[in-house]
Amino acid sequence: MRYTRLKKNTDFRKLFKRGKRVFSPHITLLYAPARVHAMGIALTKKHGKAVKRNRLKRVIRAAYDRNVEVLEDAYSVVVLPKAGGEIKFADAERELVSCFRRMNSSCQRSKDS
RNA sequence: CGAGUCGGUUGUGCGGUUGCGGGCAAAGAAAUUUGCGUGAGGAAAGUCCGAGCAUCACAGGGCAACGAUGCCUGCUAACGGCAGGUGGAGGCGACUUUAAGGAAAGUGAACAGAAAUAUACCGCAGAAAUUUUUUUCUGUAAGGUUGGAAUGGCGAGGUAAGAGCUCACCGUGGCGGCGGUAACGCCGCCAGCCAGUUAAACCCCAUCGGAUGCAAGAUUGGGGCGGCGGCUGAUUUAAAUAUCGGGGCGGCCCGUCCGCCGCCGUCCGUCAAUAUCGCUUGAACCUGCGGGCGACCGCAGGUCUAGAUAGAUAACCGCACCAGACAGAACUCGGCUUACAGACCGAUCUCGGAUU
RNA sequence: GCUUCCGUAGUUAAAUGGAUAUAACAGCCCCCUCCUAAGGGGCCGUUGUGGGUUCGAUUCCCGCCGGGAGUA
Repeated sequence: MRYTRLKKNTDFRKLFKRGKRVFSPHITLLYAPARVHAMGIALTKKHGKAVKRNRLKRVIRAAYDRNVEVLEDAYSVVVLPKAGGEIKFADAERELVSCFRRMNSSCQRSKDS
C-alpha cells in the first residue's frame, strides 16, 4: 500500500482533536479513516537534539514502510514516539504491527455495528 | 630511558539484500518505471564579529548623539580575525599568556584612619609659662595607629630632633646621541623627586559604523462560455460598413497547433504559510612551481563537489579491529567561541638521569 | 532559520561597585495557649555557571548553560 506524507499543520491538529488513539510502550498512534493513506511523525525538542530526532524519524519510517501492508484500510496516521531514549528498530516494528492489528479489528467492529 | 613543550593529520573500514533526496539519460499521453552516477561536518553547533547579496532610506559635506575598537608593523574583500615583533606577567627551560591609548582637561571613589593631593592624633626636639604634674607656641615627618593604597628603596653623612637636606647605587622623569619602518631598545648627560591609584567608573583622544535581514526579495494571479468596446494591417466601399489576418514552434517554401487587448456577466476553482526563481561556480577545491621568517600572495594545470522544504544517508545480515567521541547542511563565504572516544605524524625543541 | 529579552530564598519581587544580599507569602523549629488560630522569635541563598577588571562584583566586561518572546 502506498502512502503520502502528512504535511499541513491543520491535518495534524484535526487528528489531535478527533483522532482515535492506540498505545504501546514506546509509541502512540493517532488515526482516522481517510480516502488517501497518509502518515506523519510528530517530534519535539524533548526527544533530543537534531541527531536524535532525525534518527527516530528514520527508524520509524523504515519500520512503517515495511509493515504498511498489515493495514486493511486507508487512514491518516500520526506517530508519536514517547520522549526519552532511543527506540530500537525491532521494538518499533513489533509495536507498530500490534497497533495496526488493533486498528484493523476496531475498524471491523465499527463496520459490523 | 623518563618528564615535558609546540604544531599538524585523521576521526570506523569492507561486502551483500531492501529502501530515500537531487541530477542526467531512456521509455510513456500521464502518473510513473528503468539505468547510470551523486548525496552532511571539523566543528554543519552557539549566532559572537566581518563581508557578499537583497529591499528601504539618504544620495555632497560637516557637527552632535549612540555603539564598537584601542602597543607597533604587516596580511586580508573585510574584521573586534590572523602572522611577525615590542613592553608586562608566569615557567629552571623549550615556551605560554596579555582589552596593553590618555590620570599634566575635568568629576567621582564606601568603611577605617590624624590625614586619601592633603594633613599632624600619638610621637621626637627646642623655647616659654608653671608647683614636680602639666599647658601653650614653634620645628619635624624617622617611628606608631588605619587601610587595597600614606609622597620612592637601602646605606652613609648631617641635625636640637629630623627630613633627598647632601652623597653613592637602584628606581622615576627630562634632554641628546646611536640602532630600528615602528612599538621600543641601548648609551651618555641632567633633575633631588615634582605629577599617588583607579578609565572592563564617568570622561578625553583616535579610527570605524545608515537600517533591516533569504520568513531579505523577485516573478506568476487561473480556465471555459457569452456580450460590449478598442488597436493595427490587407481587401471592399464615395463613405459608413463588412470580411480575413495579427502570436508561437520548426532554417525557407510549406505544414501544424492556437487565436490580439480591456471591461462586464456567468460556471468551475476559493487554492497560497503555495508554485517558480533567489539556490549553489565560489574571495571554491586539488596538485606543482615560485616569492615571503610567517599570516599570505602570484603563476600553470586539473576538478565540479548536497541543495532538501514536516525537511533526503536508513533497515537487516556477515567479517575485521584496543568496539567507533562530539554531533546533522537550510542563502553563501572569512573568522571567533564552545563540544569531542581515540589513532597517527612531525620538531631534529626543552629539562633530568644513565652510559661512552 | 533569523531577531531579541531574561535568570536573586520554595514563589513573587527589591537592592548606587561598599557592613552578615532585603521584604511579603509559603514551609520547618521554638515560645505563647488546655488545644488551634492570631501574635512573637529563629531557620531556609554556590545571586544560573566559569573566568576577568577592581582593594572590593548581585551590579562592570567576556565565554558557556537554561528559559521566554517576536518574526510572510
